[in-house]
Amino acid sequence: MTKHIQQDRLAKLTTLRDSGVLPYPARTPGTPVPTAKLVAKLEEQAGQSFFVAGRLGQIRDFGKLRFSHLTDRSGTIQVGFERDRLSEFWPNRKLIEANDIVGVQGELGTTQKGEPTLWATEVTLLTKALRPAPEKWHGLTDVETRYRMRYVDLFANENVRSQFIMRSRIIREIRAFFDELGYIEVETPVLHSIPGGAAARPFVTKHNALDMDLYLRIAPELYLKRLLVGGLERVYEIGRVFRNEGISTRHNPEFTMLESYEAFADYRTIMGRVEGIFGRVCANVVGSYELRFRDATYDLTPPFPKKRYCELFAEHNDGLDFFDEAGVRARAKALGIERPELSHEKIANDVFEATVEQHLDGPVFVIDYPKAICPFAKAKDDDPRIAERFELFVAGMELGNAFSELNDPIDQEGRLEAQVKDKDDETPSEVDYDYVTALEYGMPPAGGLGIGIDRLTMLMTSSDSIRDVLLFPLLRKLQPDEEVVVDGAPDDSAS
RNA sequence: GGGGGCGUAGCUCAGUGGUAGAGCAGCGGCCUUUUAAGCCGUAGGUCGAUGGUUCGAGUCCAUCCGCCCUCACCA
Repeated sequence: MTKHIQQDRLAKLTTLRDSGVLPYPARTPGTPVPTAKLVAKLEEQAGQSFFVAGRLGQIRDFGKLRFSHLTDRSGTIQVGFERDRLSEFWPNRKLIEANDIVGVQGELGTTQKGEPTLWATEVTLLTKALRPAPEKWHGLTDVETRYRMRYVDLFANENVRSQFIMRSRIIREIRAFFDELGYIEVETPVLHSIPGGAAARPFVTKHNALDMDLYLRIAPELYLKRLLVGGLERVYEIGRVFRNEGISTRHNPEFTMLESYEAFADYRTIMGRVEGIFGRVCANVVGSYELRFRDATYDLTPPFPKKRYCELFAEHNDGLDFFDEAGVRARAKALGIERPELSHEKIANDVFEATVEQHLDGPVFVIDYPKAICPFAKAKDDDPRIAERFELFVAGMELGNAFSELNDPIDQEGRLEAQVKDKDDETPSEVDYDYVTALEYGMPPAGGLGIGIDRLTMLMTSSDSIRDVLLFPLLRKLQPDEEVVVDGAPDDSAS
């Protein structure tokens, strides 16, 4: 990496060391005051001395006076450096430049034009930056560099920073929502010996000491429902799940899932929970129920409309009955998506996805799915063909999935076995009999929910791509640089 | 995997076959109220990689690498 370091910055580093200045001191001389507090309380605090710390922006130099902006986690404030106040620092002033991280003690005031300014009386270099800042006006815009070097993106682009702060606030609101309802947050295994709870290709890994294959979880569902059996009646987990599938603006191989389970509730209860979560996030984080997303506006004011799956199916397929197998297969053929090896219901669901989902601007709860495509959902008491399940769609994007959880162990065992028998490469290859055993002990009737936190964040922050709400989206590995060796010695620095 | 686009200085970008450019950042100088500061001067390049066509390639062709969009895939 050494070859990429700017030689002039390296030279400044050396000069600083030679003049007795530590470029990477261990101690910060004081507790920094957030710059936003200084700006907010300018009038009452003017004339007082404060210590701030952060990264310097471009320096505007007037000979005996220079200005720069210092940015910290709270915001930014202008710092004024005057020769007459800085006898000790002044000779070294040109060795401190944009991108360096500094501590500044100074007197709060304004400029002639009234801008809040901390007039420095003491400047301490806290970290010398050896690479230059991105362009001051356009910032860093190259998307590949932004994703690969998110650390630069974050400090160079304020809106990126605020985007990720919003993501954190969203998750905090969700936690508060469940906590207030008496849910407890739990952590279940990420390494599964049998991947289950969803249909997706898993990542495979290996435990050496036990000499066995393990799978990164594709969903926490089956472990969370074991907790219902154990008497933890309200549980939720926010955690990473992994699916070994394609990458797109809506898909990353690892993403964050919220799952919650509530005993003595059903999917009707859960619809209210979803409205509660979305409403709370809109109110407390976004500050509006009207969301802009991909050139359209969505009104997230609860309650959300509900539409039946089979009615939507008929509506967008010339009145075709979902349960009319011959008709469905003919329709699939017309759409060019017929796959004779798949079951009637799977094909029908493919038709649904091809014809209906794109029209689901939403927000809308699609409710009452055919039971055959919902292996963990309970049928309606008055119609065994229909499962008590809903999905929430906004902008054609699936944001949540919920059902009244199947708790009949015999039914569940049959469904899992059928799934394995009917296997394609996305369904589990093995039945999780321990899960069936758990149900045999008795799982209370319950409503369960899954929400994709990344997609929720996309919607709430108007981000077109899931990569814009993931700090470090997965990218292909680059070819390693070859000329890293220094003095013939192996390069053992972290890269 | 299919289709389309992109890759030039640290950053943002021009450059359609004939001597590699600009702005910002950098370096040297002037300036005590700037905030995309200004002015004068200066330095900076394996044009993603490899091969080909050509008297001559950043530019045309092929292959490869990477990224973006899109389709396919995706409980």
